[in-house]
Amino acid sequence: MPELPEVETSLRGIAPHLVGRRIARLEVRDHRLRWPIPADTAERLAGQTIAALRRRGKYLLFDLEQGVLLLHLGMSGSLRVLPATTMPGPHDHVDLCLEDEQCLRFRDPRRFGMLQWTPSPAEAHPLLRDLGPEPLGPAFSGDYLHQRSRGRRAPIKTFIMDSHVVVGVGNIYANESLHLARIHPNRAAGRISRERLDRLAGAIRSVLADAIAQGGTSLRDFVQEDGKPGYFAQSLRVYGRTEQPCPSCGGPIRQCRIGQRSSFYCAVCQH
DNA sequence: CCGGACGCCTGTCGGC
DNA sequence: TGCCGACAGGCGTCCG
Repeated sequence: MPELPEVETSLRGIAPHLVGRRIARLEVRDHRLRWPIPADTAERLAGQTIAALRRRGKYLLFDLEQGVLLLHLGMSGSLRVLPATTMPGPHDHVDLCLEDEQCLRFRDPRRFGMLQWTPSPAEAHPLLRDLGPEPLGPAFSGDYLHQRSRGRRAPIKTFIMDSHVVVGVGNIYANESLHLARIHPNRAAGRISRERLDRLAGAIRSVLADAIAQGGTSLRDFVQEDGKPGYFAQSLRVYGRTEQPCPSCGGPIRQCRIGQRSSFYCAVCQH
């Protein structure tokens, strides 16, 4: 579910409640996530002060006095800040309880998420080590995409959704960015000109920045830390809009499958 | 190395 | 109304 804008929205929402606070305890009601929560995680965290919160791709990083807590929301994860006494729901698997009796509650119905302590620097963790650049950072550009994509026959949509190429671009924002850049999602990545990849890099940055500004996209279960939805859904140009008119030309939005993921595009605008 | 398929889970929705 | 398959915002792994 959550792509970069939703993770960034979660980060901004929870940070004011967490940074500078001390962790009282970690309550794990279900450890069976994508990677099981290691048994010693709670004792690693207890008593530590949260120095800072960061994001790397779709991972949230909690900088502690000793080491870093990594959190990934998977497909269906969301975070809330609540009084620790609030009754947990069926999929509220973990509470990070603070000394002020507020807690960060992690809900994840599909259990594709991840929660793990790792020694510093977190960037050396196997799951973070080989990640591509941040799309909103200085290393990401049309030039970079051009250099990485030469000789690649995979569809451009699959290519930009590969976190080893660039982080944070999931199925919604890949579709949206390609429409904005007027590039067909099925075009071979290695056969797109430098000029058009400049346009794509700009489109990715612009779509992600807009989505962050609107608090992300809520399709079903994503909520911000205060329980409110994100409002980018009303800005979607193609995602989930099969047979509806293209916002640029009025032609029908087409749907197909690329790499086992639903893909949406305008056959008139995108080539 | 690359590209495509699969599996991990639960919930929801549409069709019959 | 009920059941059943398809599908859902991610991503590591495996295989050819």
